[in-house]
Amino acid sequence: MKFPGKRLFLENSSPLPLIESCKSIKQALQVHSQIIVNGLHRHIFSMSRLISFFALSGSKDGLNHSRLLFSQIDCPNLFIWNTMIRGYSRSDSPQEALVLYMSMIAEGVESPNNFTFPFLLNSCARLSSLEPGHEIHCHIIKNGYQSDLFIRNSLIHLYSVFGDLSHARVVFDGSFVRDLVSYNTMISGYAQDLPRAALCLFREMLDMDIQPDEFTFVALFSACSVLTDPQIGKQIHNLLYKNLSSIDSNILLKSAIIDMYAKCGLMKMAEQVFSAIRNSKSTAAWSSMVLGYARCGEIEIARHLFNKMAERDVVSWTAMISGYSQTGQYSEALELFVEMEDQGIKPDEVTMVAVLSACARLGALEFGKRIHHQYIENGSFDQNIILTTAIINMYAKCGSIDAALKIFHGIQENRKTSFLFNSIISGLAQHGLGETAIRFFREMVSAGVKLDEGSFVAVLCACSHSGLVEEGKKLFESMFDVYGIRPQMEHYGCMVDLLGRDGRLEDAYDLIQKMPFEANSVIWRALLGACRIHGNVKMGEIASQKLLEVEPDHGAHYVLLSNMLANSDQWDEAKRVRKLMEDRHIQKPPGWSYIELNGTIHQFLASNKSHPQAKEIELMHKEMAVQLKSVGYVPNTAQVVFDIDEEEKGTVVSYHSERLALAFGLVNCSPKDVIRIVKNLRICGDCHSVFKLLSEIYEREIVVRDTIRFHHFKTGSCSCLDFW
DNA sequence: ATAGGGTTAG
Repeated sequence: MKFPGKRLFLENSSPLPLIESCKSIKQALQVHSQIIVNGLHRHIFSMSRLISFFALSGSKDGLNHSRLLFSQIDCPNLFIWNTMIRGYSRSDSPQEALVLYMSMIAEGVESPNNFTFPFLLNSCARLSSLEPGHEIHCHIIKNGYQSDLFIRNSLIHLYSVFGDLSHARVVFDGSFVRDLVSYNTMISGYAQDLPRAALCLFREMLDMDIQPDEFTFVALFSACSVLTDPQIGKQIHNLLYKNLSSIDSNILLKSAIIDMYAKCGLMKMAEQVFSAIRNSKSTAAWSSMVLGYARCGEIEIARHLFNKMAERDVVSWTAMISGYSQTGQYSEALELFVEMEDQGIKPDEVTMVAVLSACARLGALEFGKRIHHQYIENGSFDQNIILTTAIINMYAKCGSIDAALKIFHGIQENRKTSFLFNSIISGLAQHGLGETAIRFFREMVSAGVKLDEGSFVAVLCACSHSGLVEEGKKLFESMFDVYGIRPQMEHYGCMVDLLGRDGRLEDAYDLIQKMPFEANSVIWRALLGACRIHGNVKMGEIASQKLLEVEPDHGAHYVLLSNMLANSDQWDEAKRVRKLMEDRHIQKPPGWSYIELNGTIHQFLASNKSHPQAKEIELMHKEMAVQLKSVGYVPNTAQVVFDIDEEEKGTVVSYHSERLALAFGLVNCSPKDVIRIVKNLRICGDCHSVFKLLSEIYEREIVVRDTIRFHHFKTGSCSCLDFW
């Protein structure tokens, strides 16, 4: 390509206007060569113009080229140093800005000025540690620039980025002059973590007669999104209308409003704003709509919008994936993630969190492991405690508590959050490792990590799964007395479970009576479970009746009640309950089990033989029966209440979904592999005995996750020690 | 030549 302005390079003429009019790096390179040809490369002013162009071009090549030119200058002036620092502050390697700054000081020719520090602080704000930022702050004071408004505003930004809002506020409050930018920066800093403080500061800003602009409103809507308070959101929206003459209502602002309404679940309002911009391809606004609809349960509308998007970025894909994940459609979430990978879109931390959460809920260990190894272990992600928590949660919920613990122990003490502790404690609880769970709980307390409702749910669960009655009672009492956390329904549920399993049914019932709220189905189900274990039919019937009142549409409750009656030989009553169920057209919820093989999830429904490998599975199933018979096993059909003969009952039990999944696992997994099964209901008593026997017969380790906990079957026994 | 913005999350 010929550059049009060649004739400008006459003797004594300056190439400056040309550099300014360059539209591309390529053109600028041509100008550069012309400068050299004309001997102007010793001309410091031309060179500094050229360096600026390349350094601020926004491209990596441009920046590298400017560095090359920079290194050829003997004694760069402050403007050139500043320009280089500014270039790196926006690049992929902001730490390079600090390196340059240090060498500038080391050379001792130039000292930093009021322009240097905002660029440097911008670089610091993009590093992974606040430490360099602190050092630069010291330099600012040493050089006497602490009252410069631009520098103060950059400092507020720096501290907010690292979540140190109190420090940001100290800088804000210590400024003699505060302008619109000071307020906007501070309000944006507050928006995500302290939304109420953001609104307060906005009020203060109005009192000080500082007119808000579109940036202010974007931050305010972001705060309202966090608050999910539609009242306040609407108020701010009205205020925006009043100020509209002075405010540029751009697409970013509209996106923030859409996001606010979507987060508040007001999809009609969101739709109104969205209709004005739906033809533009604002991916943020579309993504907010997608997530908004998904969260309202309108997953099909969400998917429809997602499909119609002109362009999808990571955020859009993540919105749809977490939409599936948050509405319980975990397989769909993973499927969409694979599609995203196929399209060559790189997931980010947030995508990983959504995908790992779906893996955890499904018990998809292989899938979760792949994500961990492929993206996170050799990955480019920052050390992010939310992501680490998601990984630990995935391993724990998928039955690999050892892997979870190993990662947990590798985390620095000061990075351990409540979420992290709660997650590992509930993982330990699910595995029946009550003592260890309590140890972690104590560690959490002594480390000064804040306890919350979730911490107590986790630790009380751990007590109940391990039969630690006295510890559980003490912890429950200390909850409010020591930690000031008022027990909620979930905590009472744990206690009912804890007392009930221990056979203290009267105590459990008393606790339900004394609770400050009406018991929900979870509580009655816990009591009923305990009644079944301890054979207390009378209280069991009370619990069942209550269950039918609270949730009359839930088939499982009818089954539980009729089981209970049948077990105490009240066959007529049992039949009556069955009849009631039929009359109300209530279906028994289907039992299913998952097993993962090579990253694919295979689902088995009870008595369903439609799997592609049905023949092999059936053969293995027969073989299992023969083996069981040879060790003298007799089916326990206590939990089958159908009015059928004994032999048939045995057949029904033997086709439970977990058995089919196990047969599939024995056919397909290599002998050293652990067979991992996830069930949507509690494992039945007979299957539990059978799995113990088969773990010995086939010398296999089998892990079953049911709705309550994990069962590790090995050499003829189960980790739950039959306490479940 | 300098400062501030929206979307995803356990």
